[in-house]
Amino acid sequence: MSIDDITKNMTDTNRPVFSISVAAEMIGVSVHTLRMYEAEGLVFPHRTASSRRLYSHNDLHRLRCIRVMLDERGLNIAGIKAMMSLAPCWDIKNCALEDRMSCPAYIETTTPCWLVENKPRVCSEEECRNCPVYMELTLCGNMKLFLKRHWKQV
DNA sequence: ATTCTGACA
DNA sequence: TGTCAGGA
Repeated sequence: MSIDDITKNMTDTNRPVFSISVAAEMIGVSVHTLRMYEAEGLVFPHRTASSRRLYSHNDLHRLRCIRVMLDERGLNIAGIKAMMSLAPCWDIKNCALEDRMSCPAYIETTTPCWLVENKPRVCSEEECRNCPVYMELTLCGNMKLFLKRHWKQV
């Protein structure tokens, strides 16, 4: 299964469905904690017109993975972000050489690309929540598996 | 009734 | 991370 296939499948589960209280209940954390994860840039749920958060199935999966990293793998928030910042976004997005050389995300090692400012058009024009770089990093912190899939070596 | 942002014993 | 304020 290619990155494109995975991305396509995930789009279906990317719709806004759960309120923050329901999401918190399902994940087993407080609504406050959920807002904190968002403030840290680990996940960004949809927002209603009145700015209410609505979590998708993907968001829920992502949050479960975050809990695994936090509870079972000895990572803290900073560690999770550092790991996520290692995703080869330039390759996944087929970023032009001159673009990547001027992109902060290409150099950054502690901030995931979706939290970086001043990115080239290929990225600044797309909603990060719909970007494969963001959506793919939901594999429970298994960066190695993520890279294997990316390089199609599974 | 619920959620939002910001603040802090 | 919990909780309270003051709105929406």
